Amino acid sequence: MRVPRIADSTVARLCSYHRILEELAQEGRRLVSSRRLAERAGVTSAQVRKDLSYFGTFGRRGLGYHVQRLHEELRAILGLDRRWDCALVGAGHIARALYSYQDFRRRGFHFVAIFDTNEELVGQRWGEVEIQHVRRLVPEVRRLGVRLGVVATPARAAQEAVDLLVAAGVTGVLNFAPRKLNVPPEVHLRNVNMAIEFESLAYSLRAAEARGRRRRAVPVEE
Amino acid sequence: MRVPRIADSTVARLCSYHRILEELAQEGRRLVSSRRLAERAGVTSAQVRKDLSYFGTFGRRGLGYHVQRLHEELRAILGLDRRWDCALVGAGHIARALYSYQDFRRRGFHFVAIFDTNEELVGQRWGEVEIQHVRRLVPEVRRLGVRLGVVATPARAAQEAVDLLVAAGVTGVLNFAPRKLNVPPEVHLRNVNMAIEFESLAYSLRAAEARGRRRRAVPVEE
DNA sequence: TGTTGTGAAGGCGTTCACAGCC
DNA sequence: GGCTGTGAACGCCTTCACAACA
Repeated sequence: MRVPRIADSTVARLCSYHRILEELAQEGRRLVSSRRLAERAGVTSAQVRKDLSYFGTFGRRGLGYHVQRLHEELRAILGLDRRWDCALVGAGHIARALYSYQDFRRRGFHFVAIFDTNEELVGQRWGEVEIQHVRRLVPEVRRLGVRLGVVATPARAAQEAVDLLVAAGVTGVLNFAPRKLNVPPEVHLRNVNMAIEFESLAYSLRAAEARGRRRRAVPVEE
Repeated sequence: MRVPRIADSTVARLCSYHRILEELAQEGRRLVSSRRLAERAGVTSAQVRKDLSYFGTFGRRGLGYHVQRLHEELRAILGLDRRWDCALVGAGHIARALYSYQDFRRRGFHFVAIFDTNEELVGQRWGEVEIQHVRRLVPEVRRLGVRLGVVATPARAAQEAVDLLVAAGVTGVLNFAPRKLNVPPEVHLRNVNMAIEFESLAYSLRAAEARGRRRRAVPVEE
């Protein structure tokens, strides 16, 4: 399979195509055009075709794409045709939300270990998983062969958490703490910062207001 | 104040500069160069200067930026110099995580109303806020003058939730449900999809593995 | 006629590099 | 010497537009 280096934005769109194809299959559709797919994803049809073309040719001219086949192709391209075991560090509200999010499990992401430093949480069970003390992280993550770690600790504990994960051999880390983390270059790090989402929206709203005021104050002719 | 149309990525960086300046102020620093700021943010110094230049000239050649002053400038630019009341639709785990995230409150985001359709949740209190039935959404959001809505419902309920928020007069919506939402053009919509973060990371890990295998199979000379 | 696949063109964000100022 | 502010160059992602095919 082709494994090109592609933009983050492209991967994000592929994920949404993958989800839409799942829905289309449930609706009983056999074929879909790039135009239809684009409409549901909120992008242009040329964008859909270009995105797919990085990985091969999946459509048939004049007809479109076979829903089931394209769904499976994308599943394999995105690496969702297998199980991804994850270790969760921090057992607070964000961790709980991630753990409970059914969508993940359906796509192959399983939280198989949870760690915290709070002695009151250690020993509690979330479903089949018992929360363990962070002391146990390295041996447990090694034993389970987990390669994907999720940091959901307070900011001050995040660097230590990721250091332990790396020491235990994970190769990918998703960071939900609002702090820049240092990892060796071979480890893939992705940051998710929900505060930035709120702040970006605040900027847009404030900017729109300011522009509105300005337009009213100095009306444009025409 | 200048209110240019800038890229999303620029706003995200401004948010991180803002946070870093807060830390620098706490550390007691008076001045900071674009190079230092850039290092802590994980970008280039030219990027920092360019980002700031969209809004004015804040530095002094040969010296750098005044930490406290730049912090306040960014605070105003990002619209964080005031209170943002938010309405939360859906009172599940994601909502609970957002509600509990202290960082938001410190930056002026307050959840002043929470809605759900689950009768068992209605009437419960989170801090000072009582969960109300979604039936009460429009009058309550109107009464409180809330302009920022957060959709944290299951996917199937998300469009209805956002329709109610829009009917009640919100001008900005943050959507945590994995579903494309339709809103009128004057309403600002931002989507946050945590599944995409996991899937993007899975792509990177799988791609790195595939490239690794390939490199070992066909070793490069040198 | 309808639709894909893809080089070429376009647009936009980032980086460069240096004049200008401390 | 140190550092900012910024036009110009660069590179990358998106859009265009059309040949190829059903």
